[in-house]
Amino acid sequence: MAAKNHWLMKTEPNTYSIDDLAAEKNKTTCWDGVRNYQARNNMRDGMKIGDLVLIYHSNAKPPGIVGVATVVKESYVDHTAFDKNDKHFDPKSKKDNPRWFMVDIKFKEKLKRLISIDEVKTVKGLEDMVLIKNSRLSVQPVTKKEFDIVLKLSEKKAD
DNA sequence: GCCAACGTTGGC
DNA sequence: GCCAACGTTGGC
Repeated sequence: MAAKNHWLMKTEPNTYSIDDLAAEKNKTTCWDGVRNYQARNNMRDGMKIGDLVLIYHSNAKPPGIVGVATVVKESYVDHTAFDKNDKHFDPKSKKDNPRWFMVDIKFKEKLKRLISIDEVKTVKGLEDMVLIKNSRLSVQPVTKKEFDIVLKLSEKKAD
């Protein structure tokens, strides 16, 4: 079996938090509403079942990494793009040529403590995270090394 | 609520 | 295919 890939997905806890994910039936949700090509490509072309996903809370106090999920369904058409009444409706996505895709992810665990973006910036080995380099990308790759550092950090007390 | 950074759109 | 205008993201 191929090695797992690692990712980071952002969400605004005001809209959808890690606790909302944990409260879902089967602790699973479809990650709809992504309307950015690079983020879409990561989901559509990169994400495989079993991949591990860091969940990041943006526009939070403080913003930071809060938990881990796993990919349980590989990419399929994001039907919310076809729904005129949906917040994420996109008239340019056609049913015979869909533009947007999503995956399903399942809650795995909450970190013992939040790893704030401030901390990410200061920790050695995390300075190249896409989170810091391209702060606007909502679905982004994370290296195994970075992933492991984050998990390890969450086991330790903050300074 | 501000605004910098960045992605997208559309006129040319 | 350039690039100015515009919209969105997201930290602060």
